[in-house]
Amino acid sequence: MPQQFWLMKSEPDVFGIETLAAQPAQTTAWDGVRNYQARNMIRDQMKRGDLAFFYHSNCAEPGIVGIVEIVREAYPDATAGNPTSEYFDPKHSVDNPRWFVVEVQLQRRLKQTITLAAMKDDPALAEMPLVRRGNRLSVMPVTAAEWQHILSLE
DNA sequence: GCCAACGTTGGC
DNA sequence: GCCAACGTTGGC
Repeated sequence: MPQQFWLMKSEPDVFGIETLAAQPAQTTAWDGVRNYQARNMIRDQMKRGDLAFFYHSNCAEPGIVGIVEIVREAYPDATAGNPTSEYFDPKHSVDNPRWFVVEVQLQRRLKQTITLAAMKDDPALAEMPLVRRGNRLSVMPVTAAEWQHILSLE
């Protein structure tokens, strides 16, 4: 399968790009996803070597702040089986896992944030779910053309 | 803080 | 299986 491109949202107050940069090997398990559409992409489609935009949501300046690489494909989300985790789900089990993670490694931070406002203003990006009203997907596919175009905005 | 949009839950 | 109620997301 050819390399694919993604966009992954994270709230900087919870886990921002600075937090990722501070992890060992600048790598983290992308845990806490509790939406089935996003889960299916994580579990079934994300492959090692794919690239993703790291997006800051729910903050003063929402937008893309970095690029990460998928370095490990899907495996069960440990937080779903941990009763002390805020992401605990009693319907998740080792025998029948419901939620999954991939591991991502920081490839680089962008020189400047590519803001949601800038992407909304760009006709070339009008088809992205990100700029659609009411979109709530925390993981979404990005086409190769969109990927290249967004990088040209940096 | 507001609120529109959306996903999930659960009664029937 | 429908759908109203509810909770969450996330921009503004």
